[in-house]
Amino acid sequence: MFLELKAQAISILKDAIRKVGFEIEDSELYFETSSHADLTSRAAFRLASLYKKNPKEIASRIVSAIEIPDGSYVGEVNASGPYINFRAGRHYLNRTVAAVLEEKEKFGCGAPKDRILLEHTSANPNGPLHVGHIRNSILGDTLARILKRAGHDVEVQYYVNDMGRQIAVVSWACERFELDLSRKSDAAIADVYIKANSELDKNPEYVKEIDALMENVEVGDIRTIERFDKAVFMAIAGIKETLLRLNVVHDKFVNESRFLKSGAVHDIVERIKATGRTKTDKGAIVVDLSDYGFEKTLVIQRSNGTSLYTTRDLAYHEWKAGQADRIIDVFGADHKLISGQLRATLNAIGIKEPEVVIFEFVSLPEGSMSTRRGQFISADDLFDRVTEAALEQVETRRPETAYEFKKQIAEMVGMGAVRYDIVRVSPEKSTVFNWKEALDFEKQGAPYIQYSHARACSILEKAKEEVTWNSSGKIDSSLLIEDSEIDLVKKMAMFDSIIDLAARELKPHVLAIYARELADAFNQFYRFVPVIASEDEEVRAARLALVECARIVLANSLDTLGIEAPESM
RNA sequence: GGGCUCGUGGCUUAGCCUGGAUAUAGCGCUGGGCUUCUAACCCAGACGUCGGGGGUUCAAAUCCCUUCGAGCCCGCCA
Repeated sequence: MFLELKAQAISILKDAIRKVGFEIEDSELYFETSSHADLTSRAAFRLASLYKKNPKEIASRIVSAIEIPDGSYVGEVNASGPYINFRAGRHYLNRTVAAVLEEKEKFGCGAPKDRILLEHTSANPNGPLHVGHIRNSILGDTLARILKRAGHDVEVQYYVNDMGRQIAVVSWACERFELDLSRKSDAAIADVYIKANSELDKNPEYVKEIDALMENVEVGDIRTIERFDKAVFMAIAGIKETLLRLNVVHDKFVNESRFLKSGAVHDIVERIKATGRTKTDKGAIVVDLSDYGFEKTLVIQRSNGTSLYTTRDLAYHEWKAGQADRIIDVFGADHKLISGQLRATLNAIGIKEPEVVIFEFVSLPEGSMSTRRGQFISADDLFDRVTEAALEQVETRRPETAYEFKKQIAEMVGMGAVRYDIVRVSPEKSTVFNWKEALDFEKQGAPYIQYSHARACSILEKAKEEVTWNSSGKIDSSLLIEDSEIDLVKKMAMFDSIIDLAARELKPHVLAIYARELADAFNQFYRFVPVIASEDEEVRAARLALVECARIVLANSLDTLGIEAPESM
């Protein structure tokens, strides 16, 4: 809705500027949202420097030339100093309410767009997901949901490292130490992986055994491959369980090894060689990317002839490039350099490059997390404690409800809090994990938004019982005239532009902030405007429709954030 | 040592790319509000050298330079 309001404002402003004899590019209209109006233009500043005149004067001249066509979403335009302020009118508000009621869960969806292949999480199968990994999962999954709602055809993939050095260590560890099968499978893998690493540190001669395993896999030794697969399967099974609980969905899990088996890795090495930018360095093949600004060469084949993660990743990206219009990868900050080199190499051989979304690290007060050293907080551990804390809250707030209900709400609230807490901060900020903050539900986070949704549901439920109300009957939304009603409608109308912005800039946190502001607007309306107790039947119907709208947009926002929307809590 | 990212009230954080109207919000703090649709709520208040210094500009949290602090990277690991 807001996008249409803006389009109309642009057209009205351009006409007026032309009429007073100025010329300006569309990109110089300088539209922005501000607290002074629904939409503001700073075009007068630009015209002032172009025509050497006073911006205030220009603004007032333009405003006096403004003509608002009948039926426009723009209600009024005025100048405030050099600013040209646009206020949305009744048509806009009425149309927004009607659109939400018509489109329901589809409200805010964009027109069909191109196909995107998005990769996220892709953690090594050497243990359970930890709180650092889930920043990747939550960012990636929310991004996928936003892109889908924006209209893109999105496929999400998890790239499984099933043959690297770390997996060789895992496989070696599984032979050497006994797996504790009473534990979750990924946790059992981590246990032996950690033991193996300390063993390897103590006795470096074991490294030869790891090298041998990797060479066996590279040449296709069945027995070694089976051993790798078994370990990878156990870790991935556990990881999938964790992701399921987080409400994170992947369409495909793609194994690295398939690109070796298919010959794609060999082929891509040949193609890179053909560019003439490779040379041999102590028996290894390296790529010179200095013209792309990389001082260090990139190794794509070890001196013993085996491939590296990077080589297989190049083949993977070639494969992905053939299946979609855009490729998006969500990677941790440690991949900044390597992803730059990957893009440069792909570019050098004429393959579509991925767009890389980087997020900074989540560390512990005692330092950065490491599966290898056993220094991490597992996602499962966080989920258990957070839902446990949520259960305590439900028990004190809703003591009369059944245990099953409490459990269910605690899961929704706890997991929602985890997702919201992570997605609300921009990815370029590094953070330190803190139990006290992670378990705090008092702040305005997911539960606040979920609570608003439950409140809306509760009003609608009560309306069905207590008053005659036909939810599909005609309503007159012109009766919504209170400030808090108008603010709420305007906030709902912003949803499409927020989705558009978040999708265009690949920034999920703007949606998180929006959802909180929407809940805010609803709570203020709830506080100041009686719905069921409205004396006038027409007004009550209009307000009930507004509550239904708020419920829908809150639910859509939560859904796009991957957070459950409880009807009661 | 070199590269990238971050630095905004006591804590967490938006805005920075694309410079403009009193710098966003939450937690915490102070005070107020449940005989009315769920108080996981609402209202009011205090708290700011936008890390420091220079520069560009009519105008800088935003752009440029410099400096300090934190994180990440600089493997024939992933």
